[in-house]
Amino acid sequence: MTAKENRKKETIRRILDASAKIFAEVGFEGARVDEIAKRARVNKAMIYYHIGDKKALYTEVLLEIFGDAASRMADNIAGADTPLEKMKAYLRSFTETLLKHPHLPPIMMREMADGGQNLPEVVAKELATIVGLVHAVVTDGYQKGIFVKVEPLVLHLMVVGGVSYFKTSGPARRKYYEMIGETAGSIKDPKGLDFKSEIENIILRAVLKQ
Amino acid sequence: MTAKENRKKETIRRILDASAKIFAEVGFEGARVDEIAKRARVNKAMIYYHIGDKKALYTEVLLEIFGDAASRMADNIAGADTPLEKMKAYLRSFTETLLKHPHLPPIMMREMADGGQNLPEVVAKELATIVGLVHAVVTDGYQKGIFVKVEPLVLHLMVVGGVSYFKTSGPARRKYYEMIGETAGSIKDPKGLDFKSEIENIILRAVLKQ
Amino acid sequence: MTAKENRKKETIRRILDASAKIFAEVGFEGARVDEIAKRARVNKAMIYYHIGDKKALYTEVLLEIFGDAASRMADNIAGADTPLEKMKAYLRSFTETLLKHPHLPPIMMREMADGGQNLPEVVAKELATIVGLVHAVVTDGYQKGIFVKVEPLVLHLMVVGGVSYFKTSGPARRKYYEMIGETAGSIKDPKGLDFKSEIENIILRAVLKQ
Amino acid sequence: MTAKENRKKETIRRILDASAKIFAEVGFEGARVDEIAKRARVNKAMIYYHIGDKKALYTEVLLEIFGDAASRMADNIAGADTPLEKMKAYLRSFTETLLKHPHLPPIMMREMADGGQNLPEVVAKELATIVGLVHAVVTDGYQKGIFVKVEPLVLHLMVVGGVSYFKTSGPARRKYYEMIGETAGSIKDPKGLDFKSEIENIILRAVLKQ
DNA sequence: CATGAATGAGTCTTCATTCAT
DNA sequence: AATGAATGAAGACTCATTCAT
Repeated sequence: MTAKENRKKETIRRILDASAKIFAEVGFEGARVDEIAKRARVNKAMIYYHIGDKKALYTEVLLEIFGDAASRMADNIAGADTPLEKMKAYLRSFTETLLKHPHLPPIMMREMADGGQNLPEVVAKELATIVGLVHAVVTDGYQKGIFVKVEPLVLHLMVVGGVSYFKTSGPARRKYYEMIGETAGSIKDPKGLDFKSEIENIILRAVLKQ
Repeated sequence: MTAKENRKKETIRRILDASAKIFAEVGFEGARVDEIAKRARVNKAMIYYHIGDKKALYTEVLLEIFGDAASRMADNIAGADTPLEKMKAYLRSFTETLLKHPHLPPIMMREMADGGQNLPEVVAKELATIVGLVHAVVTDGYQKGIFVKVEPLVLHLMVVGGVSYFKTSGPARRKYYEMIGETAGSIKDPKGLDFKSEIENIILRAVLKQ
Repeated sequence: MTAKENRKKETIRRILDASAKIFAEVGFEGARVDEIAKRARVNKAMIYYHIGDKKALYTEVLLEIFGDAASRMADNIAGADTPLEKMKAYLRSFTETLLKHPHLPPIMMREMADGGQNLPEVVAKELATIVGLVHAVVTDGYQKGIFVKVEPLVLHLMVVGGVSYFKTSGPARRKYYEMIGETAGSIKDPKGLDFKSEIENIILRAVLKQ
Repeated sequence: MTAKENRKKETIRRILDASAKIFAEVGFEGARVDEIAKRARVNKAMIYYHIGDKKALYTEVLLEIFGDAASRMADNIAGADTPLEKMKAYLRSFTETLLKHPHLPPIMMREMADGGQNLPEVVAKELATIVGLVHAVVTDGYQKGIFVKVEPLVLHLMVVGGVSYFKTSGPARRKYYEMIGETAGSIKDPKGLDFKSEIENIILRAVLKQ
């Protein structure tokens, strides 16, 4: 029995992993159910049996990926004392999530580009909650006289946007220097670039009073 | 003759406009040639006659949209005297372009999500040139002792990302409060939010020394 | 399992049969995949699933039809003792093949008319082998002082050509007398015409010494 | 006026020449009206204006090509005295026609393969007349005790077929030795092969008594 | 649960033909 | 006569989804 259940879980795992990857690579419209089945080493009909149609599959992937992002972030923020630490916690927590789910940026970008039509409610709430968290951090810091007044939504979108573009623009940038030759300079990933701390520095400088 | 040429130009215009809109809405894979023809009020075969296949059409749209973005931006920056003014010129020029081409953000987001496979070389160069411009502005300001040291690529990606997400997240945000009710608060477009100056403030604060 | 396999085989069989017929009737360009599917009483997508695109289908048909023509002919010739018998064996074997595959003549004619662009290598070899066989038979007979010197390629092409035109010209000839009335005489298939022995007589008379 | 008429004639000439070539190369179904117009350096609509639709164009080409083949052949045969000379006249006249119209063999082959559906009546008559001529020659020779009894239709089809295959099989044969290497031997056009006299020899040997 | 075959509704693309000028 | 744009009806090929075993 347990063996059977394991097998089932394993099948579903493989399906979801393959789907996430493919949806990240080519988007919902570009994804082919056949290809997903093939990469998951699973019979195509099994996808329908275990999960449902292509859209259900996509939803499942979104749920998995976004999952409890907000609550983890909330925990991290709650664990910090000062506004500065809270802001850092937010930034790191966010980046961690993206590191753990490399498929997240392209999927979210396409989701936004689509107008979020396919965002399951749960995920939408998750995203909204995150903005709420940022809002709380920013407001707290402002009231304590540590932060300047900043629109949290804008700040957050710059962070999400910056990370998303950074994570996804790699191929395009690489393609560019292949096109152009080595001296491409500024566009190339600057050596040893620590994106995480760069973004942290920028945001903190923008937010901290004085 | 001129009548004929006019008709031709108009046909092509209608095709490109409809295409840009649809590609922006649903992406390359999601776009239907039939739908493009329909919305352009043009016989489908005319698309192939005047422009070529779907991919050629997409390329044409990209070229039109990205067109001379970099050179316009370069002009604007060159017209400014101080590093501060140059930075402002960059930020404004960029935002203007996006205002003029509302289709640009979703298209670029999807293009990045795709790994830039379909970016025509010209467009890739355009994008790279823009990063180069930012690099020049940042370096200049730093050498003149006005800016702190900032990685230009990161700064630019935060700007692009911020604008992109802001421009595209509208529906998702709206969907969210419909879901949740009016009190959604922070996620809602804060009243009278002037995104342009918000982002400018954040970037300038992050970049200016002291 | 076997039931499934049977069903599969039968589907493929129906596809190939219908294809051969249609390709013979209207040629590759004239053939419609829809029509093939319809006549094969098979869902169109099954053609792509089991065999591939139209060209692959065509190749498959050629392979089936030409198959092992040469080796069968070689066997028949090898089984004969004298040059005369060998020549007869060639002629009969050839005609048999055409009788078994009524689709062969039109397909080969069109293939030649096309410059053999689509001849799969295997088939080209098959055809060449046959010419080789004729060459051997003719040379053998000549060296044994039984045949006159004859160019084997020409002889073979007259046989192939004669049979091809005979097999395919039926409708045109019939059409002609319908047009003209019964007294058409010579063009009509002369009553009781035994084409096989007619051609054999002509060739043997042309080849045998004295 | 005459200048205008010349221009018209020239246009029609170019159309028909291009058509003949293309129909010969790729057949009726494979031919593209655009391509014909392009090769004829003529506006596509002019084809419809001067000649008519694709089928009319094809018919026109057939008429031109087959034209008065029979009557020329009849003249040539009438000019010969003995049955032997008449037979030679037939064979030569036939080959001449094919030399003059290199497009004839592939077109006729495809026409036969199609079941002669598109043969205009005039052309059908022309072809029938030719068989009639052969019939007359053979019968005459037989009655004069010079020829053996031979079925004229078969004889003719072997001639037509031999010439057709010889004329069209060039590419396929060449393709074959490229595939196989130089030693291809018998399939290769035997050096200095004089196809015309080879075929003449074969037929005469087959037909002449003793 | 698992498999491979089957289905039907698209989706892109081509092409003969016609129209307006 | 001549031109280039326009049209509509196919035609090849794909793909999400379902079925039978």
